[in-house]
Amino acid sequence: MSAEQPIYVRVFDHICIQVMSGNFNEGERAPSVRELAVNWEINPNTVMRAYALLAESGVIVNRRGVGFFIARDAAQKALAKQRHEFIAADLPRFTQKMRALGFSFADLEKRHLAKSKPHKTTKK
Amino acid sequence: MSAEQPIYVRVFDHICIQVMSGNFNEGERAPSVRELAVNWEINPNTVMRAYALLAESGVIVNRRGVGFFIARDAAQKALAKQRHEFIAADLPRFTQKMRALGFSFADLEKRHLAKSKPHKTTKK
DNA sequence: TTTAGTGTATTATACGAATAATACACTTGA
DNA sequence: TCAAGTGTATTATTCGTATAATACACTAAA
Repeated sequence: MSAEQPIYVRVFDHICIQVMSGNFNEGERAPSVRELAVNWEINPNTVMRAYALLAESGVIVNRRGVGFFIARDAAQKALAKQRHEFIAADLPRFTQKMRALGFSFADLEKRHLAKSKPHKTTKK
Repeated sequence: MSAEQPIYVRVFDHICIQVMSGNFNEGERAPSVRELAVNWEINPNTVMRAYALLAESGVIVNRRGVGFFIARDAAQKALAKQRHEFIAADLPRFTQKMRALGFSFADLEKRHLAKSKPHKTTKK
């Protein structure tokens, strides 16, 4: 029952997916913190950690004492936030290392294509 | 006196740089574990951790009870190992996330260029 | 064969991240 | 106004990683 990613990240992703695939729509309530905690057999605080991220991303909105609700344009917001963070955080780190090792984006793309499309010389 | 990276990684990088810049040459002794530990004011085990990585990468070679020595083609090996790991580990993770967020390598390159070469519209 | 150098194994400590236990506080409707 | 729902704050536990303390073991040369 262990996992690659922390539980709160999985909860975050789970909700994002629900929103992006249209299972949860603008204005609807999100599952309550406690409900989700019971279903996933985890602590409410762990759910809260995910919900805090989701709220920060503008995907859900809180109404004190009532619950969380799916925000306006939640899907776009979720995507926009994640894209922004990717560009601001992941990309520079990756690029720096890439250059230090003498690769270019073009090199990497070639390698990537080569892997996904093995050609004739790859025989057993 | 804190730092971004763990000490053992910094030691690893330090030695790699020495080797790649030709300050340490094939067959020469590497600084002894204890000597380095004293100079850096750290524990011998922390140096060992770096040296274990270096040995695994084929940059240095151990002679029991005697010390570590710069390996044959150490510079190339160091680079080759790091490039290989980058391709095998960093690249797939990065690529997967990139695609999930709807970016291509070409997109990223554009963004990167845009950042490093700001044009006229960027005024104060 | 002893000594001074070397690396190495074992065990302990420090610290941060993830998660949980538990108690608290807000909102709404009967 | 109180009960049953909601989120939230505080504190504790667990666990892995980095690092250190310390004792052990190999090698070479005097």
